[in-house]
Amino acid sequence: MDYQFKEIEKKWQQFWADNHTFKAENNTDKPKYYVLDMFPYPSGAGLHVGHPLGYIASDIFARYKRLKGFNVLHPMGYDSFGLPAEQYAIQTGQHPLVTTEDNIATYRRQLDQIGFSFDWSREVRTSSPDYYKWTQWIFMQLFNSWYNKDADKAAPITELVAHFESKGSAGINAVCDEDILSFTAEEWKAFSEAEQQTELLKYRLTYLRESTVNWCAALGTVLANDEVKDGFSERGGYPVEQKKMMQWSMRITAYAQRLLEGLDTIDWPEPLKEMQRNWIGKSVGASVKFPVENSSEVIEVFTTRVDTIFGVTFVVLAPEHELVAQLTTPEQKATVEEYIAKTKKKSELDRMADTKTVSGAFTGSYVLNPLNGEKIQLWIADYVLAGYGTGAVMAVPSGDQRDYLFAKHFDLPVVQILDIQKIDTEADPTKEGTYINSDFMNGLDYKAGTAAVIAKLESIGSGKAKVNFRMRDAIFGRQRYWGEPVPVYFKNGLPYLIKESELPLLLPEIDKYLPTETGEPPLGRATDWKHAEGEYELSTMPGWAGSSWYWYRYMDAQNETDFASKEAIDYWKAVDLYIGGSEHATGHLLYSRFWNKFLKDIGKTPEEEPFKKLINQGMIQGRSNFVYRLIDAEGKGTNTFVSHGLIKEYNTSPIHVDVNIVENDVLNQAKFKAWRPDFAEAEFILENGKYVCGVEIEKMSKRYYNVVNPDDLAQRYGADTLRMYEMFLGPLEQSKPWNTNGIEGVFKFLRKFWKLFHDADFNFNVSDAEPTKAEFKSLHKIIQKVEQDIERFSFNTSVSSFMIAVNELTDLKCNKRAILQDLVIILEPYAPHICEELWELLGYTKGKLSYAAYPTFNPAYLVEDEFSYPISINGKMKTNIALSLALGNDEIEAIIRSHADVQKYLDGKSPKKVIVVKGRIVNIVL
RNA sequence: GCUCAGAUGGUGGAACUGGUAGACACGCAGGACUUAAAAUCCUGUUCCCGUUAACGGAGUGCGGGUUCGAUUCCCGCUCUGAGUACCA
Repeated sequence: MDYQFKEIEKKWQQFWADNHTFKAENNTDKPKYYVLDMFPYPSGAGLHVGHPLGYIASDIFARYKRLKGFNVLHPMGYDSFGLPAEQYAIQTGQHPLVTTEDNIATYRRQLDQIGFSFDWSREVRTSSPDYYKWTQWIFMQLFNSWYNKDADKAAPITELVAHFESKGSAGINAVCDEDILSFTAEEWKAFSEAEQQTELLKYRLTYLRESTVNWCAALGTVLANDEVKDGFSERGGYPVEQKKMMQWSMRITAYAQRLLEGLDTIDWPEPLKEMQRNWIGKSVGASVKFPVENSSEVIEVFTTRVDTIFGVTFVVLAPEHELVAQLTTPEQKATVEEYIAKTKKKSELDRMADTKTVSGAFTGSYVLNPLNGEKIQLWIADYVLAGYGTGAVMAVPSGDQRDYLFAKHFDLPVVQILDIQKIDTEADPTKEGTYINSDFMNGLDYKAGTAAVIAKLESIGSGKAKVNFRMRDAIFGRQRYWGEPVPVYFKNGLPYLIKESELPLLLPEIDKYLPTETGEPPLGRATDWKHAEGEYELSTMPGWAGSSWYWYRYMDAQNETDFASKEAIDYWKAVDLYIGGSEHATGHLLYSRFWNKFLKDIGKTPEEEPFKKLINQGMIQGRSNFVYRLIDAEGKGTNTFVSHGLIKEYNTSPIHVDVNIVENDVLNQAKFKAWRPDFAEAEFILENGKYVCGVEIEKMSKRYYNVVNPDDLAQRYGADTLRMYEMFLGPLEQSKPWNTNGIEGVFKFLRKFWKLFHDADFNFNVSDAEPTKAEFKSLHKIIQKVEQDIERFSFNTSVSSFMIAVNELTDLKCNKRAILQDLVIILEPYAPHICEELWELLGYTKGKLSYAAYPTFNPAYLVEDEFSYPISINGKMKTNIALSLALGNDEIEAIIRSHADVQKYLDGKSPKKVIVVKGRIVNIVL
C-alpha cells in the first residue's frame, strides 16, 4: 500500500488512547523527566497553526526522553477560568461553564489529531471544583502566614501571635504594612479581637488594603499592571482608570530579593530573565528625611545618589502625595489646585506622550536639608510618581537631567558638587572626581563620600541605606463571576477564613453575570450564599491564581486529601523543561515562582525554583493575501480584479482574500468565485496566465482571512507532516510568518521514507541482509546528528538531516532491517504515527515503539581513511585534493607543494607558507 | 531614551569550537513519462562577466580591525523586531 496517512493516524491515535500508552507512573526505577507546556485558555476560536508549535516541540522532546529510558511526565490541561467566557455569558446568558466545556471539547479534538503523547489521565481544569479547592487552600495558607525577614522565609501567623503574646511587637522583623503599631505583650492581650485581627492583617501574606487599582469600567473589574497596556485593557482594549478600592493583595514584594536571586540559578532565555529583573526593579540607595520648616511633618525621599545631597536645591512631591494639601500655603493654594486639576485630566497616554514638557507648582513651603539646615523649596510636579518609592524626590539639578530642566525652567539654583562636573548645558551624572560645595564631604571621592553621608544621616536619625524595589504587591481580586471564590467571610468588617473542611467553596449560581444594581460584583446576586457567621467575599480570584501552581497538580491529579501527595512531589520535584510564550514573562512566570517559593517555605515542596529550563517558542504571524479590485472612472469598485504585478497600471483597491484559496500566492480563480456570492461573476486581468496575489505580514486573525487551521492541514497532509513541517519552519525560538509553501516537501519526505520499506508495487519488502558500510554510515550519521540537535532544541536541523538520510538510503536502495528499524526509532518523536505503523509491519510488538531503546551511536562507522582537503590560496578555496588521513602535516605539505593541480594556481611563485589543519583544510599563503 | 534579540540567494533557512558560505526544502527553468493534465522522476538554479564548457571576479546589512583564514571574534554605524519607559 502507498502511504495512507489518514488510516494510519486514526488507527494509532485510537490505539494510544485505548492502551493508555503515555500514562506516566509515580514510582519506577527509571529516572524522571518532567516536560511541561503552558496550558491554554480554551478560547472559542480554537487552535490556529501557531498554537501547536510549542506543543510539538515539547512532544518531540518528551518522546525522545522516553526512548532514552526516562519516566516522562508530559501532561496537558486547561486554564479555564477567564474573561472571554464571562463576556460571552453576559451577551448570551449562556453559563460560562457550558461555553468553557464546549471550547475544551474543540481543543481536545484538535490536540488529539496532532498525535501528542500527553498523559490525559492527569488532565487539570482550573475551573473544576476538585482543582480550585486547592487554589483556595493555598490562599488560606498565605492568609495564615507572614514573612519573617530574619529567617528570610514565610512562617505561620500563629508564631507571630505567640510572639505578640509573650514579647509584644518588639523584635519582629517582618515584611508588612507601614502603619503597624508598637505594643507590649500586655497591650496586645488587652486589644479587642477586632483590634488584634486588624493588626494581624497588616502582616499576612494575603491581605486587604485600600489601594489604587486599575479599574476597567467596561469590564467591570480591576486589572493587574501586566493586564494593562498603554492605559487600555490587554483583553478587549477598553480604557482603564485609576481608582481607590479595598482589595485583596498578595505580598509578593516579600519575595522580591529571592525572585531576583533565583534568576541566576535557572536556565531561561536571557531576555526573559532581564524582563523579570526590570519588573522587580531593584535599586540600591538611601532614604533621607527632610523636615518641613515650621511644621512637625517630614518629607521622606528615596535616592540612589545620596552622595549628591549637598546639590539638592529643591524637593518635589507627586501631585497625589498625601501631604500636598496640608503643606500648600494660602498664597499658593490656587496655583497648586489648578495644577493638580490639570494633572488629573491628563490621561496616562498624554502623560507618556508628553515627557518633554516641564510642569510643576511651588507649594509655598520649605523643607530643611537635614545635614546643614539649608532652606529648600518644596514643589509638586507630575514627573514624580506617587506609586514609586515614597512619592517624593530630592532634586539635584547638577546630576539629573530632569531636575536640571526643571531648575532651568523655574529658575531654581544649580549647584556643582564634583570638581570635574560639566554642567553648562546639561546635567552631568558623573561619579568621578572629588566633592566640592559639600561641607564635610569636600575632597572625598564617590565611594568614601557615599559612606560618609550615610553614616552621618544614620547618626542623626535622618536617613539610612535602603534598597527599593519597583515591584508592587500584586492585587488579588476581580469583581467578576468566572473565577475562584475567595474562601473568606466577613464578620464585623473583618475577614475570616472558612474552615478547611468547608472547601471547596463552590461558585454559586446567579441569574445574570453582571454587577448588582448597587454596584457589587456579580456574586452579590447569589441567593442563599451565606456563611453561618457572616457574609462571603464577593470578589473572585484573578486569572493567574489557578496557573500559579498547576504543575504540582499534574503530579497527582486525582488526590482528594492534598493538592498533591508528598511522595509524588518528592519524586517529580520540579519541571525540567517548560515551553511557552514570552508574553507571560512578568505575569504567570513571576507569580508561579512566588507561590512556589511560598509552598517551599511552608514545607510542602522541595525546590526553590519550579521551572529549571524554559524555552520561548516564537510567535507565528499571519501572512495575508490580497486581490486588487479595479476602480472605474467614477471611483466605484468593479467586478474585475487585477493581478498584483499589474496594479501600477490600474486604479485598484486591495481586498483581503482567504489564504486558503491561494497557493504560492496564485489565486485559485474558481474557489475565489465560490468564496463569496458577490465574487461569483468576478473577472480577472492576469499576468502570465495567472492571478498573483499581494502579500503582507500581519497578526494571525479571522478578520484578515489569514488564519491557517491545523485541522485543514492534518486532513490534507496528516499529523506527521504537520508536526515535521512546523519544526522545519526554522528555529523554535524565532518568530516568523506562517507559510504553508513547502509543506509538500515534508510530505514527500515521509512518502519517500515509507517507500524505503516497500517495493515498486508497494508491497512491504524488508531484507535481513547485512548492511553495507555506506548504509551504516548514513544511519550513524543521523543517530548522532539528531541526538545532538534535540539536546540543543534545534528541531529544524534534525528534520533536514532526516531528509538527507532518507535521500542517501534511497540512492543506496537500502531496505535492510538492521538500518530501517533504528531509523524508525529515531524518527518516532517527530512522526510517531508512520513509525508505529512501520514498527508493526517490521513485526515488533504493537505500541512498544514509544518505549523502545534509542539506538546507540557508534563512531566507528563514521571513520574515514581519506579526506578531500579543500585547498585554498590566501584563504580562497580553489580545489579539492583527496589525501589519506594517516598522513602527517609535513607529508601533506610536501604533497600539496608539488601537486600538479596546485602548481597551476601558483603561477610560478613559491608559497610563503603552507598551513595544514589535519582533516580540515590546507591554506597556501602566497 | 534605555535593555535585549536579530540582519545570509527569489523564499524558509543551514554552516555547532575561526577552517570548502548557501546544506535541506520551497519556488523557478528545462527535460522524461502521459493523448493531455495531475502525480512522479531527472537536470539546473548566489550574483556579475563570459560561455558548449573549463575558467575569472564579487559576495553573509554598512565601514574598519585582528588572523594564514572571519557569516563566526573586536570597534564604530544603519536598519528591523520585542520589552520597557518621567523609577528619583
